[in-house]
Formats: sequence, C-alpha cells, structure tokens
Amino acid sequence: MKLKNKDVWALPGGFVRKDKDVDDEAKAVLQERTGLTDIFLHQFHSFGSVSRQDPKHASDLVEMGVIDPTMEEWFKQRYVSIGYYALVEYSKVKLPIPDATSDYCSWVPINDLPKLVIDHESIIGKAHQTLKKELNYQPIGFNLLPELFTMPELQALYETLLQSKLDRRNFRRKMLAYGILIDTNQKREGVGHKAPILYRFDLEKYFSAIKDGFSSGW
Amino acid sequence: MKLKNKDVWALPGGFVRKDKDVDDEAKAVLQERTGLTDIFLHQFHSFGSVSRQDPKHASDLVEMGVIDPTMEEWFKQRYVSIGYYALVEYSKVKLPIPDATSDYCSWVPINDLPKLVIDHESIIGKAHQTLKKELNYQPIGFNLLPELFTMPELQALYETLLQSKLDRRNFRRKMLAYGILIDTNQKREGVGHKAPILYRFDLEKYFSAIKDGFSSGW
DNA sequence: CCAAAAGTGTTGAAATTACACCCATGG
DNA sequence: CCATGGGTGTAATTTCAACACTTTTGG
Repeated sequence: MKLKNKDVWALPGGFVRKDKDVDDEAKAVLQERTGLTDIFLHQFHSFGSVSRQDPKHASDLVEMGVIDPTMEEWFKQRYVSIGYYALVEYSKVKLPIPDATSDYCSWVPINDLPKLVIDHESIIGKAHQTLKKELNYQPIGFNLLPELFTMPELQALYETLLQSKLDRRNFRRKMLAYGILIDTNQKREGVGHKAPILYRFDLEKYFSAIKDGFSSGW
Repeated sequence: MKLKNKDVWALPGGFVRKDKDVDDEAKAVLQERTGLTDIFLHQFHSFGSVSRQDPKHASDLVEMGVIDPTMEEWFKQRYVSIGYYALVEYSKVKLPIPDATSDYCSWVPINDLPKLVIDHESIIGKAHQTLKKELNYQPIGFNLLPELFTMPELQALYETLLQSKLDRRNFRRKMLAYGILIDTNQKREGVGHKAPILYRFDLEKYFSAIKDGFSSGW
C-alpha cells in the first residue's frame, strides 16, 4: 500500500487485539484488503528487532489526522510483526482496498518493488524464501487457479512463485506423480493451438498432502 | 522447568522488553538457563491463540510471592509467544538453572514429556517438526558435538533429532557428499572395536551451507 | 580369539535431467 | 497450411535404498 503523502510503500497489517487469535487477525487483515476468505494464509516469521520503528511515521499519522495526537507516543513504540503470506489469485482482486494510512493499494511484482518502510522489503524476501521451500512439502494452486485449469497454467504459477523456468515435460510428470490432480476429460477451447487438458484438484488428496507433506529428505 | 507447587512443566521463556531485539531476548533466556552463548537458536513459529492463558497460573504466582499482587491482572492476559529452538549439547549443561517460577529445570526426552502448561506440548511438536524439515536444508552438529567427532556420533545425533534409525553406509555417503567434513587423519582410540575416524567441520563450508542451504526440490 | 562396532562397495530401483517429435487448434 | 503451444517418450545420469563382508580394536 502506498502511504499517504509519501513515496513509500508498506505491507498491509494491523494490530492484534487482546481478545483475538493472532491467526484470526491476520485473516481479518487479508479480508479487509481483498474481501477474500478461505484462502491459503501462512505464518512464516516474526520480526522484532529494535530498529523496527519509524517515529516519523507516527507524527505523520497524527498530522494526517489518522490517529489522535494523544496516541502519538504509543505509535512510536517498536512493534513486533508476525509475518503471514497469503496466496491470492490476482485477478480476483484487481483493486485491493487501502486502509486509513494509505492512498491506494495495489499488486506489485516481487522483482520490481518500490521503496518500502523499515524492514518490509526483507519481510517480503523472507516470505518468498519460505514459500519456495514450502513448495517442496506442499501442493499449491487451490484458490489460485480456477476450478478447472491446465497443466501449463499450473506450471506458470510455479514459475511465478519460484521465479524460474521449469521443463514442461518434467513438470507434468512430477505433478501427476503427486496424485492430486484429476483429469476431467475436458479441454480448454478457443486457444490458437492444441487444446490443453483441463484438470481439477482432488481436494481430499490435496488437503491430505498439505497436512502430511510430501516426503523429502531424511 | 517444573513449576513450583505444581506437577506441571513449562518451557523456559520470558518477556520481551521494549528496547530489546526479540532475538536477543531469546538468546538471553537461553543464556540464563544454560549459561551458553553462541549456539544455534532458531525462531520457528509464533503462538497467539486466545486460549493461551492460564489465569490460575497468575494467582499461583502471586501466592508464591513471585509477582506483586498488583500485577496479577496483567499476568492474566493472553501472551503471544515467539518460539525458538536451540540445539544444545546436553552434556555441557547437566543442570539448567530454573527461574523464579520453577522448582527445577531439567532435560526431558521428547518422547516422554511430562504434563505441560497450556499449549507447550504443541509448541514442542511444532519445533520438532520444523527441525526435522530444516535438516533437509542445513547441516547441523556444530557445537552439538565436540570439535572432533566420529561419523557414528554424528549419525547418532541425526537419529536423535529425527527419532529414527538411519543406514550407516548411506548416512556416511550423504554426509560426506555435503562436503562440510574434514578427515583429520586421526582415530578415536580406547574403544573396544575398530577405531573410528575423527572428523571436524569445515567451518567455512559449514556456515556457507547454513546460509545458502542444500539444494532440495524445485 | 572373540565380541563389538567401524569401514567399505555393489546392485537394482527410482528419480531426475535433458532433449525432440508429433498433434490439435484457430486463424 | 501454418504458427503456436500442448501432449508424449526415452535414454543417460544421478540419487537413493538395501544389503554383507572385511577390518580393527580392546579385553
């Protein structure tokens, strides 16, 4: 989200109320910004260095009338942020909703990040790194793809997440070996080339794979 | 740590002061309980469910004189715990030091846990699960083993952490392939069988492997 | 010489990589 | 008919799993 009156961006976030689960508060932030529920949301790390404060930001907020002046000192404290990453199908939320501190909110490509407050860039780095590792243990794609999707679409998703190209044939083999895809015997039509097969996730196997994880290593 | 006047145990922990890095506070807890510094300490998850409170515990603390009665309410709040696990060579700290709330402090085998407060058992579970996954990405053993150690000792460490038996020959091959071990051309003597080779870690490679991680998966 | 545990090597299976051809579709 | 991208197969390589015999040492 681009902060008001500043050429600096920030990750969406919020405070954890005393009587709420932290996980639920994360869900709420996601829901407020995107309107989406029931999506993949994963805690990956907490950030609690003393350098995580930007006193200037607090005074800006007062100036903008976003917070009450009596709260300025409180806002100048160091926060501990518990990082969560969500996987959201971009096209489902073209325009995420900004909060009171920001002008607007939009999707930003990970390899072309704007200037970010405090340590938010390193938070994104950690999230991305964690996600890449998790791909070795868990399937991904449900609610990032339409109900029916093609193998190349799934591959494109992986390539986006991993930021690297994968071999078509090997990707297909590996993915099918996971046993979480169902061939619907349908094809995607209207493309200017051979019609690709439409798959859907075998949700039972998909979620049991998320729960148990793919074997790997020791 | 066994809590005073109770047959219930708790993980060591503490509060994060406002002017301290969370990581440093974790280090401090470790240092206070074990006297050790410079050891592997890794944040793995934060726990923030609203059920994480035990009002009874707060009143017990008042009764025991550990905290001031005026603080009782404050202690009844829900805490968010940021979990860290450390890898400590057990023999270096035979008797960890209890804090004011506990009678004594000791090492407990993971498969024979006593009754633990609130969600501490699930915290241990999560830590163990995380550790097992990390073994696929990182070498482990430095400051868990003496400077010189044998392959079977390293294997025993892995088997302890993974809670499973590994094949001697395959373990050796895999470990040597990581390229983080140096054959010192010495043997451990005084054992009633063939003298095992003493290795030490190639620290430069060891730490670069921790930093970059072993390849795995995608 | 014997018990105990360490060192070592091989083989088959499985997974991974690299790579090339044919096929269906829309224009 | 052609451009585009999807489907498929295979061979070479690497990794992994399973497994047994020989060696060294102290007692």
